[in-house]
Amino acid sequence: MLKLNKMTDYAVVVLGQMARDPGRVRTAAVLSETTAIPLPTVSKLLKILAGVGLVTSHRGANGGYSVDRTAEQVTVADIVQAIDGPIALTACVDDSDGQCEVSNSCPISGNWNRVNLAVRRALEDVTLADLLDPTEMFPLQPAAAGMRQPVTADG
Amino acid sequence: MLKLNKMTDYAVVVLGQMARDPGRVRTAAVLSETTAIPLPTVSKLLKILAGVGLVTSHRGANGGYSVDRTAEQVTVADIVQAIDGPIALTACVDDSDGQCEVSNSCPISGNWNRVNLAVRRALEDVTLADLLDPTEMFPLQPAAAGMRQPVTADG
DNA sequence: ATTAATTGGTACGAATTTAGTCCGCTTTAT
DNA sequence: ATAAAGCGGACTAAATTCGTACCAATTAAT
Repeated sequence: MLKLNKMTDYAVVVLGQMARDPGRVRTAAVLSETTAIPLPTVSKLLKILAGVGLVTSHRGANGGYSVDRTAEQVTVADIVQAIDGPIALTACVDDSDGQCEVSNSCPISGNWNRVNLAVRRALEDVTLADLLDPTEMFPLQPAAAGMRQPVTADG
Repeated sequence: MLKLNKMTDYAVVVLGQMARDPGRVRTAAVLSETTAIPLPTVSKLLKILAGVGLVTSHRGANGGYSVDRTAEQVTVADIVQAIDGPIALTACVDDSDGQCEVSNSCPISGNWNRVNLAVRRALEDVTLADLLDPTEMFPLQPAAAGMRQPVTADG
């Protein structure tokens, strides 16, 4: 459910890598090697991240990307919104009439915002630093150490 | 981002409809008419919801579906998990090795659970009743009344 | 000024996921 | 027995996303 894009995960990895020394300018190629993510994908990602200001781009020779913020200042919500668009779980989007066709039996409408807001708050509460810091690990379940795949069919 | 399936939204509509009088048995066909959602889709939905126990199925003639819980007792997390699977934003799923290929540069691993947990808590905090209750409406933005589509290209 | 390095933007194909439908089987009331 | 309804699975088609490639714009070094 609600599973976020692979791209968003990549973005976290790349940003996490960059956040290790803020201010340093690295090319997309270098970051690709460091993270083992294909160069075109890293390149695409960084373009987007630069577009929303999460990283700063430096064009031309000796150019590259650098981060302006520390890992504490970047929330998961920032990253998700950058890659995946605005936080909106809504599905009341039917065609384009402005009114969904089940609106007469659907007294929900605006209240989805309640959900949206709750999720956004949750994501804003977790920073990139939280994801990177191993000491932040807290006991979720005893078997948490080995569970990496959440829902794959392969299992 | 994180946009949930149309199916999940449908499920909310159907469950919301059913929760108006708990215990009443309705056929999928009736619910299809009431909600204006295509019968096969409603049917599929109810199968899933019955599978996880959110509704009770009654087979045979005069059969149908009924809800056992009140709207207050059903959380958005319940519905989302029923339709969309477990709440896991993780994307560290690469192939099936158990270790993603960027694991050496990815100190994140288990900490995604932090995000997962935060989101799940957020969704558990909102009940179906909250979505149905118009008095629950709270002033998000002045223009909130007219905003139904969050992110469609059509706009 | 020229050249090389690097980002920026767009467009495209493939793969994956999701939505929605259909059909045959099982169960139950009449 | 018959009809009504859910059950289960498979299947198709559509939408979305992933990843790649290409070319234009820009800047630093020479």
